[in-house]
Amino acid sequence: MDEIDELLSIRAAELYYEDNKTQDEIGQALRLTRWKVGRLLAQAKQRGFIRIEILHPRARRLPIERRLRDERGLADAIVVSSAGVGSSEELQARTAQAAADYLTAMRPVPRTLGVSWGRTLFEISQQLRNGWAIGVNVVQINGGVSLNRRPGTAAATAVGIAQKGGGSATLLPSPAILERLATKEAIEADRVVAGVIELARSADVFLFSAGAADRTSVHVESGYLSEADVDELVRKGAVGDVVGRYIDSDGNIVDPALDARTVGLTLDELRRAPIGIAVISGPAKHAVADAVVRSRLCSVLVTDEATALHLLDG
Amino acid sequence: MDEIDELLSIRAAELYYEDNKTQDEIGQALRLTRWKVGRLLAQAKQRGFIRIEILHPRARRLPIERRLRDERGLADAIVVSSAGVGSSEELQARTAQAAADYLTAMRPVPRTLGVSWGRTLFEISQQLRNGWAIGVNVVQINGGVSLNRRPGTAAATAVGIAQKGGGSATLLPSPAILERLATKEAIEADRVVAGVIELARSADVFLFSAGAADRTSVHVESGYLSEADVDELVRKGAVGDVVGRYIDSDGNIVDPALDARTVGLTLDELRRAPIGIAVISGPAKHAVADAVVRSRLCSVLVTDEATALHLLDG
DNA sequence: GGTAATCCTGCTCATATGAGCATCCGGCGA
DNA sequence: TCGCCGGATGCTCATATGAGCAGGATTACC
Repeated sequence: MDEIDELLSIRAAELYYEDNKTQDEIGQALRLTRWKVGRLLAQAKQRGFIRIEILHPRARRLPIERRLRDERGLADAIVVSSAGVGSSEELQARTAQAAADYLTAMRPVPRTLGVSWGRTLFEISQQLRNGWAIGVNVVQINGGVSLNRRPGTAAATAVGIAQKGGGSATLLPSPAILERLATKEAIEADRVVAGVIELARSADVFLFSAGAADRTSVHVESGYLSEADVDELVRKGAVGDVVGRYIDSDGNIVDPALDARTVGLTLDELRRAPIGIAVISGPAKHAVADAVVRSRLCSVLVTDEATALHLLDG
Repeated sequence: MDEIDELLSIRAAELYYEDNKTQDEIGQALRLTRWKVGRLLAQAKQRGFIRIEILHPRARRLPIERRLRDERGLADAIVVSSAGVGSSEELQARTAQAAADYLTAMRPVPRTLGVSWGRTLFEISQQLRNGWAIGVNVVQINGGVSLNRRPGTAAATAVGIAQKGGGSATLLPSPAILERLATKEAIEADRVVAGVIELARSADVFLFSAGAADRTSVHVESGYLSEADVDELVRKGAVGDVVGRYIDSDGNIVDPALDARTVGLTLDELRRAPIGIAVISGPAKHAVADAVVRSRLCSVLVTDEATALHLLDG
């Protein structure tokens, strides 16, 4: 394409998209046939001179979703648009909104939903509308009830999701990570805890997020891990955690001893789930998102545009 | 429009613009009739959810051009897009390019073109292509030959425009501003100078830019004015200069004494021109652009998007 | 200079889209 | 309860657009 055609295609695009002229009118104005105008417009599109953006908090990026499904083997992918996003909080909110939308639209409606907890999950629970499901039972899939800085957000998350879905919540009454292996085994042997975990295993849908392996982690904030612990995990190759279990970029457990002291479903149990929905957004979580998808921890991914593009680049 | 329709219009827009589905297919997917889909898309457009941008250095903004013509009474307006612009140099280059394009496309081809000088004019002379006109005579309309920091740019501008247009240039051999009124009158009385000015008056098209009234002005750089002079002009209400003559926001001469010592066409002579093309871009020149348009110093304006919107806001 | 391959152009025809209009539905006053 | 009104809905029909194709121009190569 030479320069003259490039310029013509721009003039045509202006008249077509900004001035709402028909291709025929443009042809008359520029002394071209309408077919030529059509071809110029097609070329302008194809060469990327024309950008069409959908500016809305609920906008998604369907072509990227398709590529994620096809190239990364996901059962489903939801990618929210980053267009016009101001803060990372807004990105987080958009992603949580999209996750809530996805849950609401699920058919068949989930009967038993296993959930983790954290900032993302809490936001999802807030975005869900009353009546999003009819009688869904929510069960926590990992520990972490008491030690939160804002006590009760883990419980509030599960209960909120359940109430708005017209069902009840089953909490896992245990810390996330215990200091001694023996204590962890004792807790898991407890009849109530064992029952909850058993129920969790039977969930037909899991909903969880992932944390980045850095000092801002909720596990540090909650006091389950020290900053030095996290540094050590990173040194061993950790890129983040899923349901409290730290993984490397291939999705393998980084520190088996630590993992053995972590209460809740194991990653393999998560992998065997019929439907596992991971909700992961923000630049800090690119690496862990990649690990989650690569190691098939989820079958459905809800994320933002930048993270999705990162997954497709690799 | 309620929230459900808003969401549907976004989903429809995604399928239509990103996935290239037909409205009918979208209707099947979303369980709507194709007419409903059409209306949803129209609403999404109308409510501004859909933004179509043309990303190209030569892209223009036709709707803004139309408004400038209609609302500000210009014979013609060229507005270059600011989309994806990096530096103010790039904006300047785009505007100069657009001015060169406009000159090249002019019909009838100008026979005698009166030009001022400055950074913008020099850039236009560079952007013009060989053979942009057939035998155009270029004449300088204001003084300023010798005192430039880069000597000869004023001359190079006029000569370059003329040569590429297959014609010759007539330079105005005079400083821009003289220190004494008597000297200025003596120079204008000179046979050669008087002849050039007479020729300039007869030009069928004028091409000029405008300078901001600040210390970065070419008149300060060239030494015709001191920084203190400019400060004083600003104090008197100057917003910028056209062909070396400083005006206030209504287009009136700010300092008649200074103006009397300035060599070249007067503003009233400029206003009487059949076609006067002003090329003005950059945030620093919003005020002077407004003054130029308001006081009808030009009939054609070439500018950038931000400046154009500033003119329309007022 | 001749020939072939390639690209470009402008047609026919099928399809997609938008304008205008009759109809339907839900709310409201009599 | 009835009938009226305003807005939404889905039709008909005219128009706009895109795909495919045959002829013509242009270029590269011999």
